[in-house]
Amino acid sequence: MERNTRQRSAIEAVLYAAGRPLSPQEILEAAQQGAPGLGIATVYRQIKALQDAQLIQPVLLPGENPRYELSGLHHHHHFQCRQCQRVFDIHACPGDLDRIAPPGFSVERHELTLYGLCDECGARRGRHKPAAG
Amino acid sequence: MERNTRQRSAIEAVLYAAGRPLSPQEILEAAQQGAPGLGIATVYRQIKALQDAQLIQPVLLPGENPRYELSGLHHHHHFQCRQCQRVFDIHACPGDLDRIAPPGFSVERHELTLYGLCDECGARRGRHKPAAG
DNA sequence: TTGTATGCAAAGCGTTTGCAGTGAT
DNA sequence: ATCACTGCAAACGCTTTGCATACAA
Repeated sequence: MERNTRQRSAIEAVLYAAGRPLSPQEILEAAQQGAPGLGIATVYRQIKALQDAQLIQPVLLPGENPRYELSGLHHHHHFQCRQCQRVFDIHACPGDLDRIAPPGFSVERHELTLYGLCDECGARRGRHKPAAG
Repeated sequence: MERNTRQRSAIEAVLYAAGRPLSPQEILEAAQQGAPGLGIATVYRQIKALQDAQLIQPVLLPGENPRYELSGLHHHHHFQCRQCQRVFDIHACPGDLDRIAPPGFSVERHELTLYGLCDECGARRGRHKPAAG
């Protein structure tokens, strides 16, 4: 993270603006609008650099390739919409999960993912269009 | 699933005996003892066949490649040991997770993974040997 | 004997890396 | 002018697939 290139700025901007975890491919496509010709290798290299700099963190969901979001968010979980496949942050936690482990097992950390319909997809099903319609 | 081959029997036996989710590589190595020369492609093909037959189901943990376990187990979660990396079933559930989703989001399903030390690795650290020592 | 199942090797997909050229400093 | 950063393409690890052969039926 030494030189301030057009590509790097575009990638950072995309991650800051997203508000939800993005896949490398999503980052690529969004950042190409601010940095035409941007290649996927650069996206991966910047992801690695931003992780090393503690600016972003991976979001690993079961059976999914990694996504990335800003770090420094307090402890939270994720929700994946079964319709649009997008992932959202859940700023709440059931807590006290240690008790469900068998005797002899010590729990240090947990990951929770919820699945269902996001607000947009839920509305789109209830009626025929999202909120705008 | 039509012919009863030596390879298929070995793979099935391994999955039935495991008692915990196994990776394709773990299945390969264990099954090779009952079916010398067994190849990884056959393992993947049998995994697919056994899934189609509803006999096994994938266990997808965040950031991990798929493992497989017998299906028909009641709703449960998983624990991964940070020491030996093995995955164990947790036959309990915090339940009532729907309430932590934001308004407009409907929760249909959830995945929970606990991380820490399994009983063996915990004991090995506390003293110097596992239970046997 | 027939044709599914197998082993090998090549192909696919997401990610990483080598390399020569680009461009920020 | 330097040399880190970039894009391209090859390499990688895991998984899938094509193909000729082996073997259950």
